[in-house]
Amino acid sequence: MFSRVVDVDARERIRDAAIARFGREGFGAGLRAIALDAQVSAALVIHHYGSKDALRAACDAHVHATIRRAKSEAMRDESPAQVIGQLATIEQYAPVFAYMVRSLMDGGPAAAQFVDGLVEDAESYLAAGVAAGTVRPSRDPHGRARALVASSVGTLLMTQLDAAAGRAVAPTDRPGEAIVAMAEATVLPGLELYTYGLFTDSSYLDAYLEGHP
Amino acid sequence: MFSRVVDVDARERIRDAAIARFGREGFGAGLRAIALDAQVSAALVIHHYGSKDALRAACDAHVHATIRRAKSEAMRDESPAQVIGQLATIEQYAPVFAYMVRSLMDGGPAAAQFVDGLVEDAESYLAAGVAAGTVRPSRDPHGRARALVASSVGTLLMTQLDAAAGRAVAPTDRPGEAIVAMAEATVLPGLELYTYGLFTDSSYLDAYLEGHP
DNA sequence: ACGGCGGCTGAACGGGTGTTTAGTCGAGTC
DNA sequence: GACTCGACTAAACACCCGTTCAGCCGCCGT
Repeated sequence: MFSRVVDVDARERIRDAAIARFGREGFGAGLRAIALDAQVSAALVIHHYGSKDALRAACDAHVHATIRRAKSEAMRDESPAQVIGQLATIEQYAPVFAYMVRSLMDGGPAAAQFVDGLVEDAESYLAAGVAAGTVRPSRDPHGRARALVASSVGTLLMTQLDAAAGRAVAPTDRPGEAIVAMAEATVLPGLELYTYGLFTDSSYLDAYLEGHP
Repeated sequence: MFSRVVDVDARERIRDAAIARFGREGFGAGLRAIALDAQVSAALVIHHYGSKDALRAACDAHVHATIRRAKSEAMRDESPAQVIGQLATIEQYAPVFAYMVRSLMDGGPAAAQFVDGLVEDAESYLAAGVAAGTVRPSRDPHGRARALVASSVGTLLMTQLDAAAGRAVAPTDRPGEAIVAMAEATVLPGLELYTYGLFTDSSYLDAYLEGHP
């Protein structure tokens, strides 16, 4: 069945339109708007996916799979340090990225699973760094990985807030630009912190360790 | 009926009910539910506030004022290091706290203004620390303050995500518990990072400074 | 004692939502 | 050619939303 000119399955068109709309407007976006984007009736969305929730689940799954694929590709041939340079290429993943940010902001279980993946990755990178002698060991490697991911997540959210206040481009709008702007503002303080720490001596840490044997 | 037992102005009751509902369910919560909580008709909500958006603005303002008051009180008589112990008292601010988290997740301008305040505070604390010799100076004090606030914001959001995945108590549910649990899991990695940094040498930072004169 | 007024309400309005229903169309099967 | 089946749709449905309307009722100034 070769039907119309460029007719990828309407199912996929619907899913992609949903991902784009959800990413741009959040999960309150209406089915009819999504259907319009996909040049399809609202009823067909239900016909294919059963319900809006199920549609969202399908979007979650597809986004998750896309990210996993992109991540394993990126891991194959790049050192983590220069991945930043590669980030401009992310523009092609714009909708997926925006969707992920919305998902984070929404606070659903899908987002929890996503950050779990990030933490896992960070933990293994850090472990590799420790083994190579470039990263200090930690008493709580998992907690440290979580802290670093929290930094990134928080930076992302704060950039989104800046965008709401008209001070920056929104990650959900133009992910590529937002990411590089974010990086520019974040890298120097981050590197400072990560190489020298914040305090001039270890008295705070010592005091804490005193109380938690 | 000559006014009910404890009849604070219905206006306030409506505002407080709205703050609680918004905090628990997000800003999608319906006017009728809020009105029910305040033992009042939905029409009265509009009568007093004009519109749902205006009601939310009133909530924003009240929460903002409450936080400012609490913050200036906390600043008066506590050293920032032991404020953590004081945090259990926060239980009384539970609804305000939950509202703030929702506001953050919602991504509105009110939240942007709120984190601006946090960054400002952090920056002045850090400056004081630098002056006192306990905190290292930075090439970008504002950026560093933002990075630290981003850490906190990210940690908050990640705790909310854990709650959605059933692994923790939600900051929007029982703020007191959530905060101490968060602190327990976060303090050690944070202190490690802040006293020793992450890297064993300054090569990453040096490389960056090389390229950004 | 009375008029007005503001807090307050139940009911309705208009619009948007996700979903259901009944049905059309086109292609593949016997 | 008759039949089936799945993609697809327009219209309707039931519901929830924020908001409006008309009017009730107790308080207050006069």
